[in-house]
Amino acid sequence: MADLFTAIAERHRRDILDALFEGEKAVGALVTDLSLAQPQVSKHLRVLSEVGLVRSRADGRRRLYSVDPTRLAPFQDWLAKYEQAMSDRLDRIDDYLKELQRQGEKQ
Amino acid sequence: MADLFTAIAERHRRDILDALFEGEKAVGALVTDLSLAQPQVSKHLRVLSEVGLVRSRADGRRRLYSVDPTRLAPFQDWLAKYEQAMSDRLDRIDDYLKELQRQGEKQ
DNA sequence: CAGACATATTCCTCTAGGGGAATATGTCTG
DNA sequence: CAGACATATTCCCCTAGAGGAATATGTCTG
Repeated sequence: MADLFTAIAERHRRDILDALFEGEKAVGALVTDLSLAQPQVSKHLRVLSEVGLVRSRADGRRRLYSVDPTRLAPFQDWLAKYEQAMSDRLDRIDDYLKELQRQGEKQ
Repeated sequence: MADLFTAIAERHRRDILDALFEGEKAVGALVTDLSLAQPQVSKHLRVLSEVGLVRSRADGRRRLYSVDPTRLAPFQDWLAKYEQAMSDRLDRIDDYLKELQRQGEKQ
């Protein structure tokens, strides 16, 4: 249901990803680290796992969650498209500045 | 109000950015290109401009919109943290595939 | 097996925000 | 200035989804 973009649109979910980036963590650890209610953490983890950004494994009565950063690839791809445009634009600005400099030197 | 991440969470808004990526366009052009209703296009453009992803200039009775790719920097910053981990993991997968290949060659 | 503990799920409420239709604002042409 | 055109805004409806409270599920320890 949720896609990658809406999954990372939520502040709390990005916080969870950031927290998990430090390493595998249990739900309870996230609850205390981020001072969120346990059900909401579980719900956010569900959304994140639906888009594959997060994976879990059982450890006794706990569940350890970890980030799968490779699932950010679509986002990275999306961004890459614009990065090209950005560098092109900066290049043109650079060219323009050089041209101005050349003009200045002539006088 | 809206932040960058929620701004791009909307499919239509990403479509608009993609369309503007080809170059400066008037609202009407977006309306026909994306076959969306004019008011919705204007509303989405408003959100995009509120977060600075898009800029407009007047041209007679039209308004020409363009993408400001420099405003994508926060995305790059956010992603940068995960990119290292992403490439590390891809490297490991690569190593694994090479290892498999080596195993295969032995036989 | 009876609890205690860890997590997931459900139910409810409430608000943000997307879409449609109508209208307002602004700008051009005769 | 009267219209036509281009865009922005408003109003209304409706749904998605976030949070809280309660509860269900699953797992450990005695």
